[in-house]
Amino acid sequence: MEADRVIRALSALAQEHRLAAFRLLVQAGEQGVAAGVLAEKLNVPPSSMSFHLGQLANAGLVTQRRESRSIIYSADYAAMNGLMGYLTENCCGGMSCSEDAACLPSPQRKSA
Amino acid sequence: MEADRVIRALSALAQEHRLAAFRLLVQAGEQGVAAGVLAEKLNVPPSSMSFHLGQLANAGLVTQRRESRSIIYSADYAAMNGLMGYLTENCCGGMSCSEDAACLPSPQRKSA
DNA sequence: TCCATATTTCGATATTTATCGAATTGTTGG
DNA sequence: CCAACAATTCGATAAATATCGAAATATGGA
Repeated sequence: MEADRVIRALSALAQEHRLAAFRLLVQAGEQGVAAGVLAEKLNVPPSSMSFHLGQLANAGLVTQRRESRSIIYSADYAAMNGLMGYLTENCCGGMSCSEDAACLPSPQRKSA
Repeated sequence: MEADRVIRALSALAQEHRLAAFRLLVQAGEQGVAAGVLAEKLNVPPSSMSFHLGQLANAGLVTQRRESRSIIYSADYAAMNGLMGYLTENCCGGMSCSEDAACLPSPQRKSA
């Protein structure tokens, strides 16, 4: 992941509502969450929520799909892994934990 | 690490010059780097560099100490670990790699 | 003490970001 | 086709952030 992308990802997460939204999306897994549901849960007006989701999407941290009337957002685990990888490599003294510990690509929380 | 602190840390890193500065500080290790050296390396005027270093310090990501005329900044590995831990726990599906892989607390880059 | 060095603080300005109501676009069911 | 629902785009405004020269503060040496 190149520096420019990393900065966009960090900027995207560096905001109260967006961090909260992304956390919810991570919890929700592949299934995702509709924009309106996020707005309601976070107590943010729809237009504002849309703005924030746009930022997350622009940073590549979430994907969106239409499902009937709703637009469902999902966390992009690969992008998050990319970010974590960059931080680990460049901002953590080069210690890497990416080999055996990656962001789960789906909500299948394993036994542990 | 609580959400408010996390957001300040993310905001601090979400900026070209600050991310670059922090990377240099991580590379430099405990020894640290003087403010002026950072300014020169990053090609940023001293007052601007000072502003950015202030942001990093406010976020708790760097510490500073005076050494003669210079002020030396160092990366705070513990803070970075805290951030990584939060992201891993809350934004990565709960997968944790913090047990055996932490940010190195000093520049002692090991054999590998 | 006086001067040069290293950095920060101040102040003014430009840019970016956040907020949110109103209007618009797309979708479904009747 | 029309009414309702879901979400986004638009537009205007408020707030936070970035930039950087000039002035101020601290340090060390002559």
